Amino acid sequence: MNAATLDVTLPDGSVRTLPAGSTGLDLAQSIGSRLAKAAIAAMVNGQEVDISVPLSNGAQVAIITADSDAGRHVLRHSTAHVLAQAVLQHFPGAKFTIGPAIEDGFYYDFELPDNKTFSDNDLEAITERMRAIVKADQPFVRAEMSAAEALELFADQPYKCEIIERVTTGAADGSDASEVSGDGSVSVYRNTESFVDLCRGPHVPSTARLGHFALMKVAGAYWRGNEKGPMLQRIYGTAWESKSALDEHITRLAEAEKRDHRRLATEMDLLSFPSELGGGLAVWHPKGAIVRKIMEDYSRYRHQHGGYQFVFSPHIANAQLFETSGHLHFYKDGMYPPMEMDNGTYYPKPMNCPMHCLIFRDRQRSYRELPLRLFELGTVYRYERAGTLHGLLRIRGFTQDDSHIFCTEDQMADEITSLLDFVLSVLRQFGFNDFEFKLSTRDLEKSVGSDEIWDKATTALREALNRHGVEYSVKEGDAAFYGPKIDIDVRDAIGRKWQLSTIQCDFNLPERFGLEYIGSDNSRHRPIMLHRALFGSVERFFGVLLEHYGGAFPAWLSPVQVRVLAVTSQHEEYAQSLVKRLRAEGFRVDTAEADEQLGKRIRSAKLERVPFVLVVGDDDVKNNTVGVNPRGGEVIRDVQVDAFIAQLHEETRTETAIGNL
RNA sequence: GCCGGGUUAGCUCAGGGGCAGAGCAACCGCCUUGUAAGCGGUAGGUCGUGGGUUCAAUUCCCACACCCGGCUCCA
Repeated sequence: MNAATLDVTLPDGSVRTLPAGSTGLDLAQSIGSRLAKAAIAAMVNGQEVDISVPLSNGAQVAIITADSDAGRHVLRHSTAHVLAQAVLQHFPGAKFTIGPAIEDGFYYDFELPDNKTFSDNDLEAITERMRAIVKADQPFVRAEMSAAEALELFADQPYKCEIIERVTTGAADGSDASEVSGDGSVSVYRNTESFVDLCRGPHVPSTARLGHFALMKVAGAYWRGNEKGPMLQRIYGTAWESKSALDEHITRLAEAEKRDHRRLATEMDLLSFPSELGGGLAVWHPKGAIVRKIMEDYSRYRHQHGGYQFVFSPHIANAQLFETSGHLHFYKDGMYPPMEMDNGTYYPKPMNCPMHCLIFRDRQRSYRELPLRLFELGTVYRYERAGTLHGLLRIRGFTQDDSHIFCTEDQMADEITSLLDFVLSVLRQFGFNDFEFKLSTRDLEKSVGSDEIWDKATTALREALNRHGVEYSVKEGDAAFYGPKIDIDVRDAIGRKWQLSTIQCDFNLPERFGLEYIGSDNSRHRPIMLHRALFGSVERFFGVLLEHYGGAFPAWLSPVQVRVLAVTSQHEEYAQSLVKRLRAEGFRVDTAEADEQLGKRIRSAKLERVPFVLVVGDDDVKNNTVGVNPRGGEVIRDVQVDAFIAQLHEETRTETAIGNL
């Protein structure tokens, strides 16, 4: 190279020589005009920068295009700036705060003058202003400056000043990441004479590169997520690289909406939340209850075969118990209020663990009994704050598939390993195959137990994950005060993540309850307690399943597995005999009388997502056959009844084993 | 708990200071049907609850309950 040129290395390892002073855009141009058109930013030596930044000699450079994750991130962040400019136009005197890109979109938080809030009409007007800004082809012009200069620039924007001050005092953290980089420098991006925003960048070169966006919803949000801080007004939006990508996203949202478990629960007559019952409390209708029962039966079956012992415990307990467990100290806000009785104060239980500790403690325990695995489908009540309730996913009365395992320190690692096996095998049965693991470690601010035990437990959890050879993320300081844990997220059929199972170590309750066992050394030792929920809550898991399958439960779970339809009333008798026969085989079968046309009855069955519709007419009566119309499959005529029954047994085979309990 | 929005027939939703509306579902009748909506009729409502304003409130105002979208929370 010489002074007039520079060399850069591309992601494929090739080196390109460009005139000195060339920018990312020049590079893209030199590679191809299509790339140049798609380029919106550059990755230079691992740092995202504007496409207009001159490249340095020897740099590693990748062009960021709009249709990549990084590219969409940039254009979403840029769209957030456009939103801010539009809002400041629409509400003169508004204060703007932060506006990051998020999954599928962006948001921006504002404090509006006179405590105003956004209305739907405002969203339309703001969208119009945004379109005008996009059309105006405003450049994003970066400038770097000292904190003092920035403070002057944003003198009438207190939230921006607060962020700048946090940079200068080194207090900036992840929540500031979209606005400023962590290195103490301050940069701004100016679109027009009057609109400039604090930002680390990078941004698209001009607002004309944006435009495939939609403002989605308004919401309140606390400044810095602090409940005691001011309530800001947030606008959420989504933005994409093309019209078609935006449309696809909107379609995906509509699809997700159709799977909403609350909608399906009503449509399918599974359960309801009568308001007279109170918030967050559900009643299960027969069709929902049968699915739930099958889930629970399966869970019991697996636990029975997994070395667990079943226990039961009451729904309320004397306050003394929760004094001992510490719940009244640590968890009182989450508990239903007490009932004053003539012999003391009673609380509905928010957890089952104290009860299980009492069972352990009831008599002297030997190391030979460990690990002792207690299991209960235990119904608990938690006073969730009103605004947090959400269908079955956040509810006030629910049933945990709760087990508590008492073991020695030395057994911990093996026990956790086999627990992971157990959990994953059950989740797979329910149709989940995509898992993510999170290890939460000690929060030094609030935790009980010695360094030694925390290390040992955390190592045991880590080891179990390693033995499974699975990837996991570590959430530092995210553990409960009583011990580290593994949380398992599953991905559902349309890619959404749900946190279900959890495996938690507990050093606190054994201490509080004074749990002990006699070791092989004939002296007393304190057991480790493991909390393990697999479904998490039966209700929540049911809700997730419902969304996962979009209501089309696999045959073994379906409330109605087979519907028999007579073509005309002359075939009713045959239909009834089939119903009887299939019921005798253990299947859930019903029929719809021929007082509506066949097409209509089939349609109803399909809408109810019945896995198999059997249509029977003259030919079938004569030949002892059925016409099989499977959900999502092709109709097959003239199937021998015995053959269909065999097929149905096969279809539900692994699961019917639980019928033998 | 906080910020918005909402609650009208079983469901989905329209309406709006003066007799309460549609589609689907339900019920009744006709049709006797071979693989996703046959035809006709009937019934269905304290417009979430309580208070207020008004000659008059389902409609406007206030409170409460419940729901929805977020925030916070989920030991």
